[in-house]
Amino acid sequence: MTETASRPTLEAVAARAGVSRATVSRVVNGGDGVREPLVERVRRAVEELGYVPNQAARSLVTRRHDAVAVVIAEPETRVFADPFFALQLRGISKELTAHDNQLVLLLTEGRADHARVARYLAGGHVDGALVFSLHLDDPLPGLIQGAGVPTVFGGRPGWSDGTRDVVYVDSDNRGGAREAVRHLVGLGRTRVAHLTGPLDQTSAADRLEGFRDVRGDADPRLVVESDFTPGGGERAMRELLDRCPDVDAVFAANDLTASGALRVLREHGRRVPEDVAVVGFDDMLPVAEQTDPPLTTVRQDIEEMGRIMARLLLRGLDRGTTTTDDTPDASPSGVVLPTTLVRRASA
Amino acid sequence: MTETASRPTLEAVAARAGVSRATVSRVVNGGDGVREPLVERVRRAVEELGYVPNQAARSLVTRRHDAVAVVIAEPETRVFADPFFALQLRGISKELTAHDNQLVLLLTEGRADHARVARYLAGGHVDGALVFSLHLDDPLPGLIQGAGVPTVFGGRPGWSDGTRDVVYVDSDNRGGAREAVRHLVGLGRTRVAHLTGPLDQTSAADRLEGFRDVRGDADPRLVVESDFTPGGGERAMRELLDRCPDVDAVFAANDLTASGALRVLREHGRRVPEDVAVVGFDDMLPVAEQTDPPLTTVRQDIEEMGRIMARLLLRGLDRGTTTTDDTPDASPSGVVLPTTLVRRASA
DNA sequence: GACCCTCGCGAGAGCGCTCTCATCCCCCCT
DNA sequence: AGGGGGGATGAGAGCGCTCTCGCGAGGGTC
Repeated sequence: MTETASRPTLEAVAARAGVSRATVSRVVNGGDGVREPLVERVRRAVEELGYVPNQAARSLVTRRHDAVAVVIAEPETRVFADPFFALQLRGISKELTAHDNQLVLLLTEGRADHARVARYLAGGHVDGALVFSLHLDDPLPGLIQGAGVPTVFGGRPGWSDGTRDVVYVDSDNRGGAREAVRHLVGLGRTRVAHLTGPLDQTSAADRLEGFRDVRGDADPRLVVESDFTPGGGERAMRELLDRCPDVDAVFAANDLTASGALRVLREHGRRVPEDVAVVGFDDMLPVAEQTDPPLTTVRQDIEEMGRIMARLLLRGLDRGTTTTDDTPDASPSGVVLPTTLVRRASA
Repeated sequence: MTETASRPTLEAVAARAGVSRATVSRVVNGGDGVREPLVERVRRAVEELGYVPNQAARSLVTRRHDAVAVVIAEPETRVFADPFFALQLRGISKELTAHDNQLVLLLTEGRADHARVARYLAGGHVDGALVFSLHLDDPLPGLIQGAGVPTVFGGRPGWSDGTRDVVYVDSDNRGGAREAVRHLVGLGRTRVAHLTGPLDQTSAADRLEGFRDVRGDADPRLVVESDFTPGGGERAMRELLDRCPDVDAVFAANDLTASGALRVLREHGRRVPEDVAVVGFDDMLPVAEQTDPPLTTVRQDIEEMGRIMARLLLRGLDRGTTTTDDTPDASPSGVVLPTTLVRRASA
């Protein structure tokens, strides 16, 4: 029998403690400007009554919600096939929790949902938004900026017309890719190929850039477009082997692609890493450690990324109210997190 | 420059449409009992002003939030290494969205967070909760029931003292396990082993039960306890090979465990499925399809599970207010979803 | 010792909405 | 044609909280 009896209100606590509502409110919100004995008395009353503030009533007047929306645009199932978002969410959750904020999760499924999300954000239900938009042509970021809600993006938004400041957090995809390719080169490999991700995603585009930074002069046939999936990796690897049978190193845009490539390599009797060295990207644990041989890859600290996104948003919330914070010394609009090369057996 | 100008209120819409607040409210909430021309006029005013109801004000009086908490207790990192929750969340999100409910995500990290979650739920910030508790000794479910919030559990809660009705949704772990083992037996295998999951989780315990249903009389050495991880699978498989070198079939409690077992089998020169047939559980795509050979496994529809959980909760919310709904014809307290065997190459 | 300033506390107004009532109008029934 | 009923609309209270003010008490200064 769960009590339908209504929860105690501020009023009730005030009555019990023999003080005014205002004083209880002060104590509940930090207790500044209230003398110790009173604070104590109120605390006890709160305790005894099991009082919990009514967030709706509070929000109504403060216009604060202590809630942040996390928007994950998920055009593809792939997104959910890897633990990327889960880790990111964990980081976000930790940071939010530490600052007493709630996490409202908004998953979008196609265009129809965009309007819904935009309306929700515009409705002022949350204090800010953390948005993951992976595609260059995604209209969502624009809509969200239009909603006038402080926002931090996860991953560099492809869309950047320069007219607005965009705050984002991203891994150093380009630098990581460079490191991966340099490692391959350092191994003495001369025919280094790259299996890209879908190039309409900034992460994939940036990794390709990194590859080009080191091997800009490479045979263009050594770059094969793929799609971040194992199946795509297989296809791309087949094509690569077909085009350039003499390839001796492969930098795959992510671990899943690498796993597909590995399979095809084995199938073709190429030894890894002896004949062909392979490096992945992400360090997706269940994949990278399970491949045969275990994958050398570029690790990014995904959880930390989430944490920093949340931190940035919360910090922005504290000072300004809008995204376009125009203090000249405003925090950098893009935070890029370092990556590290994890050496296993494949390269 | 995002407008700090306050959003239009009901009052403003009423003024513009030349009607009373009450009428606008009626229109906004469905328009019943308002004549067509008026409805039209109000709709237009809403449109022109870009009015969005203030949820806080609304909740304050209705005591409804149109929000549901999803609580994921995450004692282990493992939980996040597989896409299980992501899929579940997706299903939940879809259903919630379809009913205009928001999803508040509560991730817990250890005991300290339990109190936080309990307080939050007790605080009446959400209308109900969807809870994933995986461990037998988890105190969270109890706390949550204490909070007096309508709740649906994901997975059969180990804890069940029988004093309360518990609504939960689960896969047919036991039946799926039976099917897997029968498949192995049907292949003519006689020395069928089981690598269990952590037995303090009901899913693992249920799968073991399923195994026993078919092979209750099996040599006890054929059951090796493991932990749902690839590493654990390797260890368990080694031990199994050590104990029973003549084993000719393995039912692993999940795909990750199977992948570890597969590796050890290969290492020991056993051919799969010729020498040893292997079946997993979960049909975790990035894993099950990537193993060598591809894994025969038991699939559960995880997304559907999430959807059903949400549906159950929402339905309960509509009629009663408490968990302990005492209508005699109440919906079943446990919904068990079917599983299907997916045949690939490993068995 | 009188003055002023400060600090602690209480009173009261309202945040934007819903919902109950009372009112009013129109239509139907006799 | 008059009365009654019912449905459509408006008025107003109040949900639980915060926050501004004002008042009173205490301490410092000369």
